[in-house]
Amino acid sequence: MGSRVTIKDIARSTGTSVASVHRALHGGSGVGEDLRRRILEEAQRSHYQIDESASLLRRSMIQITVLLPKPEKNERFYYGGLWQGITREAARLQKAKARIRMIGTDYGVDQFSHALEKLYDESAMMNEKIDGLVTICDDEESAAWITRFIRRGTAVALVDRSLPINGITCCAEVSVEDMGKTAMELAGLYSRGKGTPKDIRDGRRKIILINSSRHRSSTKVFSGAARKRLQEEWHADPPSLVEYHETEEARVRANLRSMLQDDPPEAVISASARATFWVCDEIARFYRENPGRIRERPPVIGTDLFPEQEEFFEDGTLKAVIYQSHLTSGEHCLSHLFDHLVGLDRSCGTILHQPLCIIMKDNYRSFLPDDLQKNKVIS
Amino acid sequence: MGSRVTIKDIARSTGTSVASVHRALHGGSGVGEDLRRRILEEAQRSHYQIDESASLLRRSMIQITVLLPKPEKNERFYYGGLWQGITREAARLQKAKARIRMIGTDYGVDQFSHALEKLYDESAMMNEKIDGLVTICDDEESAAWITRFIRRGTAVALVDRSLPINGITCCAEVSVEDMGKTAMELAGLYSRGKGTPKDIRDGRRKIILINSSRHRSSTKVFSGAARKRLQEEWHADPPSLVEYHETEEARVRANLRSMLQDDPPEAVISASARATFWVCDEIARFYRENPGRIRERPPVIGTDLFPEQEEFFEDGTLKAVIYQSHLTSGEHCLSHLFDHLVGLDRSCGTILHQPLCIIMKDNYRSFLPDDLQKNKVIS
DNA sequence: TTGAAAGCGCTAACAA
DNA sequence: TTGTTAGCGCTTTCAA
Repeated sequence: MGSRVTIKDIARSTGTSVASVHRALHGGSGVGEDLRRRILEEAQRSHYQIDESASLLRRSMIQITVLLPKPEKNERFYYGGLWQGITREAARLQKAKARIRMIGTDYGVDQFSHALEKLYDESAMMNEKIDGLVTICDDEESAAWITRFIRRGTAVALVDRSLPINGITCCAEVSVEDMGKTAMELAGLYSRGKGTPKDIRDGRRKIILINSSRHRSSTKVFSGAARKRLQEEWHADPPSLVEYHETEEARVRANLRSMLQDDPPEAVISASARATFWVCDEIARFYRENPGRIRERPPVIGTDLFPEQEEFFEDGTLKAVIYQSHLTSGEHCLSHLFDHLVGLDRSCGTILHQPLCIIMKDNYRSFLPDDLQKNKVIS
Repeated sequence: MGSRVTIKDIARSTGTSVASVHRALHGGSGVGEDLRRRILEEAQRSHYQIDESASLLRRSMIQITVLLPKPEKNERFYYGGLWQGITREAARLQKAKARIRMIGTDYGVDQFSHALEKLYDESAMMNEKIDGLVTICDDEESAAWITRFIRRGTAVALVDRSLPINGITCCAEVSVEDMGKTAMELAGLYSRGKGTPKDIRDGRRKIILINSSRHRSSTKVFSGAARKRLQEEWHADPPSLVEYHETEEARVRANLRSMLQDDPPEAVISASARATFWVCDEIARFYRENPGRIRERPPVIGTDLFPEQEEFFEDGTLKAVIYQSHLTSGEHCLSHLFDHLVGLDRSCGTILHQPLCIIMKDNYRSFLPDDLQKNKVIS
């Protein structure tokens, strides 16, 4: 085995020069159509594989921009972890002659297209090339801007389940349907354990689902799956599922508080990271203020993973979270995008399936990216 | 930023040649003590970092051997996934001038030291150098052979929680204590949901724990954690925990069957991959043969992830498994070992903490390494 | 013990 | 459109 095929070999056997082989292998501009075909055929035939280290050695820096909401305020729950994963991978890629520019924008998810527009215009004006872009896309306007980037030759990776866009390099994804099913399964487990027979026949069997805003496609999928699971599994006398859409914080909190006061639900499911925080915080507070009613406390099933959850796991407010691995999503996207830019494979539309994790009190810590936790050195 | 420090720079500023710098940086044989010190100081001072791609380009192939039990018979449940993860990473490393030799030995975990002995003797006889070794270590004899490998200059990575060995490069690990706690939490959830008030006050509240063989240190940790959790959480009237040690298949099955017949337990926890299969298979069979008694069926909480589980998740026998990410353990070990061999950092004893996952019916698929599942291409 | 020099396979600049 | 050539930073061989 030993020696692999090099561009030199291909140049020799097609009777041309290494430069032409190189050009044919990369995009192909500047080579005759005929020669190019012959070279590509020979490369295929001889199982040519690029030697990435050699390529790296001489190549100019690859410019990758990461554009995501700043992990602050309401965006901190979800984007905090995402940024962490990306930061970790970025550190690795620094060594590989990549320049990763990380831009945390003040535009939230809802006006994100403005951030894309701004980046597009700026880089056009400064005449700087962006080889790769890691970002999110949750609405049509953003999709339009991303398409512009792609047309201009930028490879794009999306870190989130999102709109399908033509020519995207890769995107990370988990099954939202499985998230909905799993959330309901957990709600069932924790609530059935609690209810006394009296409560159960009391008419106030009600499960609350706090979902994301109505216009996201994933919102409907989550609630449909949860609803279906509820009917399938709760054979007799299923509780009713009451759905709210996360609007603003104050309303979610006020709603919840009045329910706890008058008509405590059997369980609360939150389908978004921020609402998970609001719900836990509100419930924890309510039963601190009304310790006598603690036996009514509904179990909370949340979404995503963020540091503030630890407290709620500890005091028993939060029972489980459905975690879509956003920490590794960012890592995988960046890494895949880089490999794509470096390698010869220019395939598009790769879906990076992320595992769907269930996190409870006792395995919470093992998911933290904390340096105290990871890669500790013994002896 | 731009240009980094190279060995050339160091050679210039210490007034010597690149060759000496190289020698000083790697082990240092063949350089005068004085010169070596000056070079290392200068490297430190100027924050020299090796350029791995340049290093790779010229270097001879790195030889890494993976030695693990063949994923067959009883070993297939655990080692099947491990091999898969390693195979995946190996494919990636092929491109980076590594030769990964994968040896599936017929020696099982219990006589694994013989496999190590054989490898050691063979490679000594053939006079071939093994730069890195990925393997397991669960007993003193194996530890002794591994120490010999290390002394001979082989870097060793262990894919499993195991005995502490001096000079090991890295090992993958999850918290067995958290595994035990989580298993009991799940057993509680699924059994409390099932029991009618009558059953609950019936005296036959019993949870079965089928653990690994007694001499493994992790065995004790798992059962201790489970027991503690049982007492803490089951405030009133906790069921008793009956522990069996997985010996051979036939006995586990026979024991279980007679229990199902005479005195069905409230839940069954299995702490090993193979026992999980035996238990599920036996329980599924029993209630196929005795469909009338299905309401007595105890929920099973298993360990690890393997393809045969799908069936048991579907038919409701298996409720949840505690999964120690052995798929990524192998990947991470191999990858870390390679980086270690390639880079200049020769730190030892890195623990690669793996997340502890809870897998249920609805997120089972998202953990499968299946090509149908991972990196699917759209459009 | 030290140094000089020839590449590793590829990229990019330049020349034809 | 095509070919020639000079390195990238490092490892390795050979000679001093």
